[in-house]
Amino acid sequence: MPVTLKELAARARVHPSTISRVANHDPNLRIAPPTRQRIEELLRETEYRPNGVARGLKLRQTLVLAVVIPDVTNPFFAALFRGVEDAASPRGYNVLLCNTDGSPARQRSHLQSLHARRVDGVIMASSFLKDPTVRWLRHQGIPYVLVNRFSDEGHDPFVGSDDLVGGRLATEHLVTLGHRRIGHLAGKLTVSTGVMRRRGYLAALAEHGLSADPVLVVECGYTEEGGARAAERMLALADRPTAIFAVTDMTAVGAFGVARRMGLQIPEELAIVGYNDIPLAGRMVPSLTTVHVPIHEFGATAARLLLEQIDTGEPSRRRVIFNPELIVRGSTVAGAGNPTSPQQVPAFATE
Amino acid sequence: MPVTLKELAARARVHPSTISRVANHDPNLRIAPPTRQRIEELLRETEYRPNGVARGLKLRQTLVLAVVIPDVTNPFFAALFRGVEDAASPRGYNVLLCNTDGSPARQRSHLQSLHARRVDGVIMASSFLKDPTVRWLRHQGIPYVLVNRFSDEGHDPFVGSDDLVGGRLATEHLVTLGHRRIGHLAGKLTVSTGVMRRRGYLAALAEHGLSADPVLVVECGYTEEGGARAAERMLALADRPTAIFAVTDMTAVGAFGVARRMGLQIPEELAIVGYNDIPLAGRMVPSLTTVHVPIHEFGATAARLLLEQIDTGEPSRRRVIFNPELIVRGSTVAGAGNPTSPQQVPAFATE
DNA sequence: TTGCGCTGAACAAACGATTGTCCTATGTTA
DNA sequence: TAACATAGGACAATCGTTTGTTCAGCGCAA
Repeated sequence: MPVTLKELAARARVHPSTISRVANHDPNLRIAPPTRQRIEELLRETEYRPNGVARGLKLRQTLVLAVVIPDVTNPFFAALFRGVEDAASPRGYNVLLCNTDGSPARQRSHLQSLHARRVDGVIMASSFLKDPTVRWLRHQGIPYVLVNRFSDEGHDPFVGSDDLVGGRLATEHLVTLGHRRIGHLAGKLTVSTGVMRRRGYLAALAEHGLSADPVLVVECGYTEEGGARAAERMLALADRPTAIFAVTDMTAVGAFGVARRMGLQIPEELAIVGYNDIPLAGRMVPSLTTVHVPIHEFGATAARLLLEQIDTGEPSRRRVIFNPELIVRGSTVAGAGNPTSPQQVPAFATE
Repeated sequence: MPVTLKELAARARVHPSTISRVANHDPNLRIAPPTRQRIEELLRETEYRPNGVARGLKLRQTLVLAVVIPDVTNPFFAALFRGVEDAASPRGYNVLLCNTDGSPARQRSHLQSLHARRVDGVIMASSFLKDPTVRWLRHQGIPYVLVNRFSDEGHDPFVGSDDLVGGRLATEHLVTLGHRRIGHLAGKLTVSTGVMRRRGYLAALAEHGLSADPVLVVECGYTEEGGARAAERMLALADRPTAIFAVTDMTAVGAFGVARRMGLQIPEELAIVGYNDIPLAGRMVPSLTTVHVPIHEFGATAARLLLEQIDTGEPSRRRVIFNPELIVRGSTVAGAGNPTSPQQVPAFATE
């Protein structure tokens, strides 16, 4: 339905190639001024836009990126996506969003589809350690960047935070507050964030001469419900912890709910620390102490790394690691960082 | 880099068209069994997948849809998107996500880009009343469905809730609780949800013989911050309202924050009702009374309507309107629907 | 022997754009 | 006046598929 080069060529009584060159502002095009005017007029009046599909076929670039994440209804990934789009959109790219729900099968099927579509690059925040789909991406020569979670031995282009430091930061904070029995709602050992944050937790305990009790580390996945279930088990212990470090804010939220149901006062009877600092963290009551990472920046940086690879045509191995930062709020220190204090509001409004 | 028909043809010593027909399981293809085997073997071993771009050019369909929304970090739109993807993905579609931040300019530029890419259809949850971009979509013959917000005189395919009923429901609830001064954090008059929910609010007041005080209707947009600012103004009134109906949950959250800062007890000194029932609503403390709408279903239904148009090749005028449902929680009735009560949890976990 | 009907493929024309090369009038120079 | 530039475009191949049409060979019947 939209106008094509051929039609315009017929109307302007020139060859399609001439129209194409005028439309693309070919710098070394020699053309008679009247002809150029005639064509430009035509282009304007018909609002000609080259067919992106045909263009993609010829030029071998689609101007489409894809973001592969577990679930966009998780605020962390929503913010991440915005970062990607905000960085890619000004460069003329559109962005596909693929939710995997953490299923390797869905992930693989999405990637196959993306490859068939010839997307120019993929940003993946859904990878496992030793992820075959990552290897596959590399093998297919598809430009990609991993975000938040890394894979393999760290040989992929990556954007994220130093999860070991972050885990240690969170745990040290609890130790400093005097807690001696500190539980960990842990991520999966198949995911880098799970491994590293757990390692940070263990390191902090060791450094402060605390022994790590295995029953205080419960794997919980990354959902609110998983966090709730794990917290239930942990808080049912006779010798239950006085503090919990949760691998993400969402799992911390799950623990919050359980503590509330059990009638435990936060932070007096149970202190909780999350990770990521999603907007919700600041709105909990009490507000959630957490490890802040620049989520939007993760996405934007990943997009830049990806575009850089696409521009140069060379795969990259650059890794951008942000320093995590502890944000102390009411879930560990009574009265701290309450949403009551106005100066805290902008911090979340900017997300 | 990936294998093409031509290459396969050379290897199998047949014409590319033959490979194509075998790969596509052409039902009325007559072929010698050994030849077929040879080709199928080759297809398998090379993992041949047709180039989607070339296919798109030839077949005039890209198997790509686009979702245009204000902002995916708003949980409402994130859930909406999941609905779309969950319905479209099994049919082989991938989905582009475009955030407009409510800017008509960004919206227009996104749609132009989508058109140039020849996406098969557009789902738009970002339209205004009398939206030129909607007219443009129609004029270009691009299949589209509006979600949540409608445009024009209701002649577009649309999925949403009955906002007038919803607005009335919310307001009547407050009236029934005995409130006489009820404020409204109102949506914009350029957006259908703003108009209709406001109209529902006014209707409910009128039906119960309450006069509508103009100072109690403050426009606030759809962000948390807008809600906060509007609530500040409204609660600063000498004769301030005892209850507020907010046009969306996010604006209600803004009002929550303000009330908390002013030291107002919810619901005793100020009752608040939101709209949409995003997961956050059930997690507030106290939990937020709101008007529930099936967000995920909005997206899934919109996708189905869109695919239907694409399949038949005919523009549709179908409108699917869901009945909104009042969910009474702690922000209007002390102790009601607290997250403390376990039975409420699944309602949000399913989002 | 001629002709007909099948089978099993090859041929070729699109889809719409991009881009290196070639062609034809002019006008210029020797 | 013949040779030669140069300007101004036309030509054509190509990207990878899809699909209507054609075609060669073979078996069989008249």
